Amino acid sequence: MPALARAPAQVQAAEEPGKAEATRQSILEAAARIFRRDGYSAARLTDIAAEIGMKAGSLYYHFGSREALVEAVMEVGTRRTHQAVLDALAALPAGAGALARLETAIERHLIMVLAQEDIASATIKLIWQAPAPVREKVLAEQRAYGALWRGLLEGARAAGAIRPDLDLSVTRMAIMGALNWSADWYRPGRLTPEEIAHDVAAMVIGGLAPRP
Amino acid sequence: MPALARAPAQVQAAEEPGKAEATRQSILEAAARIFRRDGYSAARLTDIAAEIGMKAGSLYYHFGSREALVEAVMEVGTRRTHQAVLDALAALPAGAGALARLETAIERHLIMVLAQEDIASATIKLIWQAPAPVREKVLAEQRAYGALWRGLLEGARAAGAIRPDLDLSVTRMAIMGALNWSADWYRPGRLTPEEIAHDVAAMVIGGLAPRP
DNA sequence: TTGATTTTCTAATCTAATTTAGAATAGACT
DNA sequence: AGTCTATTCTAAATTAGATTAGAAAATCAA
Repeated sequence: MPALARAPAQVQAAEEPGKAEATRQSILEAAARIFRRDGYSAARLTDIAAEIGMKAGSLYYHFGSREALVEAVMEVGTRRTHQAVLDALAALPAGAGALARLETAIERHLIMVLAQEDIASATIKLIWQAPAPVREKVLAEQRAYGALWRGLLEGARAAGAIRPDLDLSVTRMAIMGALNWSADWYRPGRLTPEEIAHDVAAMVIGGLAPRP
Repeated sequence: MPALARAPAQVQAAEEPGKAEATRQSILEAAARIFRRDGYSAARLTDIAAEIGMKAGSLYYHFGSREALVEAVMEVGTRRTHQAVLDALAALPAGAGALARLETAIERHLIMVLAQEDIASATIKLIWQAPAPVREKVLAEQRAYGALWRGLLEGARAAGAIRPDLDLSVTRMAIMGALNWSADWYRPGRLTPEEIAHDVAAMVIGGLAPRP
């Protein structure tokens, strides 16, 4: 009786701490790993299931479809990244300046994408690869996160910490690009995520040219 | 006798100005348009063919497979972008400084991605979506373009125009991210590609913070 | 242990697209 | 006109993978 048996999984997550919920979690992690590695089209349900010793068909007990799975991954990724940046900002001393806040957000976001957080990284990578309906939903969820960044930039400008000649939307997208593109090119190696994050933040805020 | 008839198309392009070559060209343009709009997995050969009033099967007279088509698109896109930036640099006055050269490259690259150049834009968008073998080939072709950028940055650093504390590889990737991510988010609207290009270049070189 | 329930597996089926084979069409040349 | 060649079309074959139904296995409660 799949129709009924499947019901619990469709119910709002984070319900009972039963086995189903744990499996659901590990499927999400596995899916993120495979999606991150292979991209949307090349990632097969068979691979994702195999990653945790399951068969493709079994995934359907927990998720209604491949699309539902990728959507769930991206929803979690969006939420976690947003939350991580919020936490980092909250941890700042009360009197932290606008640029310090911006710097913190840049570094934290980048570390989410670069470090072992497959879900955050996969989410970034998938945004423009996922089918349109999924993308729309995720982008809608990301609006709040975008608003956070807009606030940071506007705050900095109000404090006179940003040159007045730059368009803030363009600036925001350029920053996001510098951060998110790394989900594609980055491979662990010479530099740590922290070092990279620091350099990118320094470049965004201070520019390439040395200050006189 | 498809095997023989197909031969001319497989021969090095830019041969005879016959009809085949012209059709091949328009297929490339159409493919770029559809790939840019729908992404790699959602773009169907049927759509691409329909774009120029053809049937999917007919594409096989000109390209050996879907993969060969996307690869051809990306190869042209890579070459055109590289060439456009080279031209822009060549047009600079002989004594142009390292930062001016960098600024020019940034603006020209960005305009290629934002403006009506579907092939350049599609190429950027497809790099991380295309199947691994295609991606490898294209990335290999892009090495020369990457070297151009490395040269620009090293030149700027040697001239003392870049802060010595930044890692140049990280810097280069961050710049590429700021530029290339725009292939995904940009929609024609409020600002022209030129205005956007100018702001991004200003931000990269001068930073967000005002100069004292 | 037994029975009920949840979870996973097996073994098709379905689907949607690429790909192919051969027929049709259109031009060019004689 | 008639032939040859290049190009496109039609219609079917192939494929790869998602999806589904029902059988098995595992888990849990009594």
